[in-house]
Parts: sequence; C-alpha cells; structure tokens
Amino acid sequence: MQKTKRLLAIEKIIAEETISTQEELLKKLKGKGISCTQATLSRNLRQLGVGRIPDGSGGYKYSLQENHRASSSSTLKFNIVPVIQDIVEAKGLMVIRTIPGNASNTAFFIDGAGRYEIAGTIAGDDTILVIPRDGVTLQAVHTCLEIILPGIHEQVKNRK
Amino acid sequence: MQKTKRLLAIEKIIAEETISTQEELLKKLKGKGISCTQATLSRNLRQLGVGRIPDGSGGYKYSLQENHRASSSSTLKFNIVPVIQDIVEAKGLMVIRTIPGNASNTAFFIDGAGRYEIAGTIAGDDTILVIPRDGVTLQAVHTCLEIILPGIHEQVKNRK
DNA sequence: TAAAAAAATGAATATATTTGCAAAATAAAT
DNA sequence: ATTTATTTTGCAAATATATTCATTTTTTTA
Repeated sequence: MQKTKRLLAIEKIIAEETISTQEELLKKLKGKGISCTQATLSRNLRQLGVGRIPDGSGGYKYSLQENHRASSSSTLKFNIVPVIQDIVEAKGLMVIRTIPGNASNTAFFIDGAGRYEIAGTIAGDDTILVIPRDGVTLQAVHTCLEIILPGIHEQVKNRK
Repeated sequence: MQKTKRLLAIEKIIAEETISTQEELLKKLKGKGISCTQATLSRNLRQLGVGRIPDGSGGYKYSLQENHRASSSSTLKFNIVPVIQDIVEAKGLMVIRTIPGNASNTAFFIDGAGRYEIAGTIAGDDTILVIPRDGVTLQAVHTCLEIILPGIHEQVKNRK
C-alpha cells in the first residue's frame, strides 16, 4: 500500500528534522521517491495527529503529538512500566508479558497513545498481543513502545 | 498593559474550551470585552507557543504546548516533585523550598516549561524565587506549577 | 517632561492549509 | 473474473493563517 509507506515516511521525517510547511515536506518526500500533492499531505498529517507548533524562534514546525494524550498522566505511565515483565517478537507480532492482572491496563494505555504504527492490541490477564500495522517493522514498534512508555526496555533488561 | 491581559485570556480560553480557528477565538475574546484583529492573534498565539493540532475527530484545535518540552523527560519530572518541600507566597512572588542542593535543578525545569505566566526564577541552594509576570495572579502561578509538575501541591501537603 | 527608541497593532495582502467534488485506485462481494 | 462498495487522490476553490508596512502606543533616555 502506497499510503502506509507515505505515512511512515512522514512520521520519520517529522521526527528527525524541522519541517515548517507542507510544501517543504512534499519535497523531502519526493527526495525519497514518494510523491503526492499537498492536499493529500494535509489529510495525512491530520490522520497522524501531527500538529503545527511554534518552534520557539519565530517560526513554526510540524510535530508529532507524541504523548499528548499519554503525557497527561505521567504518573500513570510511571506506574505502568514496572509491571512489564518481558517483550518478545513472534510471527511478526509483538508479545508483552506483565505481572498477572495488569495486561489490560497496560494495553489500554498503549492504545491510548494513538500511535499509527500499532494497529491494535489484545490483552489477556498477563499477556498483550501488539499488532503492528502492515508495513511496520518490529523495530519501529520497539521505538514506538519506548516513546509511549519511556524506560520499558530498560525495565525488561533489568528483569532478566 | 492590554496585551498581558489578552495573552492570559487566550491561554485560559484555550485551556478550557475547544477553539479551532483564530476567528473563533476572536469572538470569544470579544465576549470578554477584549478586542483585537486576527493578525494580532496570530502573533500572540505564536508567542504563547500555542499549536494547532488534530482534535481526533476530523477537526483541529488550538492547544497549549503544556509540557511539550517538559514531557520529553517525564522521568525527570517524576524525580523532581519529591524534592519539593514547601510553597509559600510572599510580596506577590512565590517561594518554593526544596531539599538542600536541589533548587537549581528544579528551577531549571520550571524555566524549561516556557510558561508565559512566569517571568523568571532565581534559585539558591534550597530556595527558588518564582517571579510572576505582571498582571498574573498567584492563583494562576499555582495552576501553572501544577501543570509543569503534576502532583506538586499534593506533595507539599503530604510534607506537612 | 520632551524627544528618541522600541513594541504593539490594524488594514491589506501574501502565503499556507483545508475541503468539495469527480476520477482513479483498492478492496470486497458475487 | 466482474461487479459493487470503499478508500484514496488530485485539482481547483474556499478558508484560514502569517506577514508587510504604516501608524499608534508604550517605554526608555536625556
């Protein structure tokens, strides 16, 4: 799917460099062999939850909302990371294990972050299945999880 | 100063309700007896660091960056709150006391939030002087501090 | 307090973003 | 495989936002 590739490329570009207009983003994409019109970008940016915010020096830049929703409960976030037991990849999916009874809360939190990379999650009692969107690498999902729950990988490492 | 009043009103309106265009904000302000042109709003919004982000249901809304900078280090934030000892008001200023040696870090963090309400801070070893901008109430500064460091007032209450 | 400098503002305009609509592409159903 | 429904996209037009320039207001300096 052409759109998925474009959305991922947009996220990446915006995360890595300062983009201040859609026309500018259009050129960057063209440089990567992805082409579309500015109108499409406008729609895509909305879908991705990308906002336009002052860059602090008189201009504007596009910005992933990152944890605009998630950050509202940083305490909750802090409480969630410690319940994570393990993260393993399987069949192109990702499986997260928590201490018993905590999978549902954690999955809810992950869903709430509204990340494009994650198509959805299914939670049991102590296991969460994270389903990446088509075309999204597990590497990207790891990055994404670290954004949603900073320190999650460190936590897992320490458990071992 | 007319501008200060307007900036504060803008922050308040944006924090409390959903605004999707500058024209809309213009009307709300007019309702509060504050009038200016859209051009001025455009400049003010930039100065306040107000961004325009997707509202999740097809539209856009203006949004204070809140802790766009601060949230990037939620762990740090979590570590800071516990060092706060007390908050007292004096001479229209606000004095925050921390455990010894932590005033500077905390002040740096507060400054970093880039809140309009706070003109600046001065930190000693265990004391921070928070200087509100002219026309800003201490009540507003309290609200502001709670935004920068969620749980700070609860922390202080528990200390007593 | 008067003069000079800096900051803020409005009006008009330039620039940027969003949207309606029809066509094209993709996915689903028969 | 063909048809039908859904989604995506470009184009052109409509909206919305940012900026230029001249003027007014506020602040600073002498």
